[in-house]
Amino acid sequence: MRVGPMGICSIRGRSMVSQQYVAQDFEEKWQAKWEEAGIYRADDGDTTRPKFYSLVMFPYPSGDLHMGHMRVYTVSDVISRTRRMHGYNVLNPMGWDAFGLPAENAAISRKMHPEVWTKQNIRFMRDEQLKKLGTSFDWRREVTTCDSDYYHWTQWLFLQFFKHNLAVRKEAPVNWCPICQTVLANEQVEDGACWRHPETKVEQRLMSQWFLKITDYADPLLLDLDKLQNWPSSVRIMQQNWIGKSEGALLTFTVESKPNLQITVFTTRPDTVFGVSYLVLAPENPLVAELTTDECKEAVAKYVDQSKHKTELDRMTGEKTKTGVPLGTYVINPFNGDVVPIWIADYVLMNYGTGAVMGVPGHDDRDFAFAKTFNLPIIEVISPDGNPTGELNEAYLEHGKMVNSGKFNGLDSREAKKKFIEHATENKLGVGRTQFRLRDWLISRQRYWGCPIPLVHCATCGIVPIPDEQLPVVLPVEGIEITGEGGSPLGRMDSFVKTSCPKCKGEARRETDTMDTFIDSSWYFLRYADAKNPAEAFASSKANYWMPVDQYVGGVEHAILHLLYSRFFTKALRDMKLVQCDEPFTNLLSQGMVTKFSPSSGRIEKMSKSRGNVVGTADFFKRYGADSARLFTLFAAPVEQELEWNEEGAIGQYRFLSRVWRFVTDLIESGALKPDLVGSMPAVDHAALDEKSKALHSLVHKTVKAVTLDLSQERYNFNTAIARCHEMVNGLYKYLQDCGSDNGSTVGTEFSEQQKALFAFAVRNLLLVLAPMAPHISEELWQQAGFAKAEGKFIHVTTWPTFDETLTIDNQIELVLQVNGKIVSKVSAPRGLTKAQSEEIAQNDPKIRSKIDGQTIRKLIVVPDKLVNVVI
RNA sequence: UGCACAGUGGCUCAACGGUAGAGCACCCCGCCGUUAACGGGUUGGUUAUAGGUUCGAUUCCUAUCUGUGCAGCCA
Repeated sequence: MRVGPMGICSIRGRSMVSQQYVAQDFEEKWQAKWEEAGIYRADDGDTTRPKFYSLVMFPYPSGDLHMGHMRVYTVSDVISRTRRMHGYNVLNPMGWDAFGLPAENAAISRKMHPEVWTKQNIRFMRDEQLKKLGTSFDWRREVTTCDSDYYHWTQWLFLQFFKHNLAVRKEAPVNWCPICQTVLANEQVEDGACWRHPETKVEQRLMSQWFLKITDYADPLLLDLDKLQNWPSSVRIMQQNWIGKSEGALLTFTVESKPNLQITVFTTRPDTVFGVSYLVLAPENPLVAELTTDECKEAVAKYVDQSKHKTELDRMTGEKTKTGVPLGTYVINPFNGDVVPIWIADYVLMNYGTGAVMGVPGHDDRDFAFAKTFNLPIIEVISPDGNPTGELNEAYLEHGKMVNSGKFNGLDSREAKKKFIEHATENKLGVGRTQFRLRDWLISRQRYWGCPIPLVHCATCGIVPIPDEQLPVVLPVEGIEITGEGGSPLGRMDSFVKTSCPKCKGEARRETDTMDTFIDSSWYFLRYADAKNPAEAFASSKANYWMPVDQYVGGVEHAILHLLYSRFFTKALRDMKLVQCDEPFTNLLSQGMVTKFSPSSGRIEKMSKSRGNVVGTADFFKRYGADSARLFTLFAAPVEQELEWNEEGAIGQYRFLSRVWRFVTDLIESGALKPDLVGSMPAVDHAALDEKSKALHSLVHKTVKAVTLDLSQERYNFNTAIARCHEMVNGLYKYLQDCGSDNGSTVGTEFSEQQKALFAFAVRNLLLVLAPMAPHISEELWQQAGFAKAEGKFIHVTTWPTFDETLTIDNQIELVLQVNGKIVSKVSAPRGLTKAQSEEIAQNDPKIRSKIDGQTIRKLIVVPDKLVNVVI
């Protein structure tokens, strides 16, 4: 049985009228009042306060957020609220990454239009979930990427890329399902088969597609990682690896039987060219047909066909044993005249380098494995000491001295690398070359629920952009048929496809591809700065005021693609003079995922619907309140780490808040704190307090200091911040006990005016430091205790409390006495002793004396106010 | 296989190279017209292992082991 919010409270053994902490009674009330008062609105261009742009990765509106999702919004909200209280003009916006495949799938399975499904999810997630968590978003700036007033500008930006030659059309392989007659995304390919037809193998097909030339920015994207010192190093390293810059050379080999035919390879190790014992081409390399002899034709054709049916994923994750076939032709090594065979093998990729590789088994693992499999010669050209070791049991990958390399023998291999490139350049055998692993960004999707690419194909004018004044190209809502089969739904819609050329007015066809949804999310942070602008994507003045984002919070799963694309967009837009900053996100926080025991697998796994281990928000909010949920997600683990959800721990935070609640309401109840008079209470006079009160007063200052530091951008130690609040509340209850209260309540105990002032001071500061993390209970108690009336403000726009540094330092310290680094004794001493005084205490300490036992002291090490180490 | 991060009381986490501490749980005492209870208190650690640097190492270095994440033959 639950005792109601207002009733005769006997459950605590005291017969008095008191309130129990029931979060539901007031959480929604405050959410409504905050919104009505507009306290979370950001002011464009305010120069009286410093700006702070706090951003959290916007969600895909999948329909239902669970507690796992809530972690990231809680973290970002605490950061925003803290900055607001520190006097910043905070921009904390939210929106929806609303285009994407799940909406189309819902359309297929539920016969529901993607837009209807999406809009309904957005409404639920916004009103029933995010708002009820107590987030402090400025909803006036809400953006939804599938709305035409947003994708209008996605299209406009695409055309800017097009006009600057950063959007180009190229042939590229796609996953093609012959039954559905459509292109599949990588995640729709399961075990090499279509997700809807497990019996049908997916084929690789070449199609003409749109790309953004992110490779044009490979170097700046790599170099500027150095500017992102406040990103997790793991993310920087992942991006660095993804961009994958390699310095090396292009070397040209001439085909023995066809002297006018040459094969160029890329290598990072031109120094090993004397060790080449074969050449390998990718199976797709166009030279293959020309270089295959009649005897080898059959075997080669078979091999090429096999690899066509392997998707790129298969080729990369497949077994490591090397396969391949010889073409029957040979090339001449331009450095030493050796004649070596040409092979094809699928470990060579067509879309990296030149699609051809020189095989150096002695100094490359993969080549070594290949040579072993097919009995090709292994030539040693580098040895650790300059003496050939003879037989190699594995590839030698280190640097060393050149051997078996003609006039280069004896050189250090690093030096040789330069010499080989020089030699190649002078003799026109090759050239130095920097290669990136990063590839251009394929943005074409043969899908309906995405942003249409605003171009037309005209028989006379070619590819023509839609003029600005005709944007947006609206995604048709009526008459669309989504079945998942037969290619792009837009392509089957004559009313969409048939149009006239903007240039010659002749007949033309619209482009029917839509854009990768990563494009929508590559600029949304700029739109927030000017979200409702009907005339342009964003006013540069507003973007330049808010950008860059001061704190971005999101999951590590976006460590590479989303963040890299956004960086690319920002740099490209900077070069188009649309923004000034060259990096969008100066600080990045990657929060860990939320896990929970999953009964189906018996393991602790990421919280997700499919695993059946989700904790819903509505149920939890109803029982314990949003504040308890927030506190638990902040407290249970450091923010970057994985967090295991457990109901007990969450309830623990509810108990903590109950303790806060009871303390404050009892204080009011007992008359020790009078809400009407709280504004005119005397300041706490530290000197006039007794020892226990002094300690409590210090505890308040220590807590404010600790929480201030823990919530700062340098730390973000939310878990320890909450632990400090726990400690302070424990201290308050302990103090009551010391004052003679036997039930942890101020009711029934007399207090002096000084003590009452101290309580008011303690409560005020506690509520303030708790406010960013537990916004509802802080506001409710702030109002109940009369602070709101006295100071005329909501707690969330009240200035963050300060602390007196001198009160956070104890006057009496414990001096640790060591002999040879081992603790022998601890003595209490006043703070601020001189070195000599400390040494004297140590030397006169009986325990130390007996330990020294007449031996000579070799050294005395003093750490002021901490310890003395006697070395004998 | 490579790269990254992490191994500290039962659990989750702290500790500028200087006393290994919190919170929760357990246990004990008290309160009670006990039932989302409440107040107080006591336990509890060779800091994964082995070396090294240092007056002094949880902290720095090296190696090993274990776990997690990311990558995936990028020449």
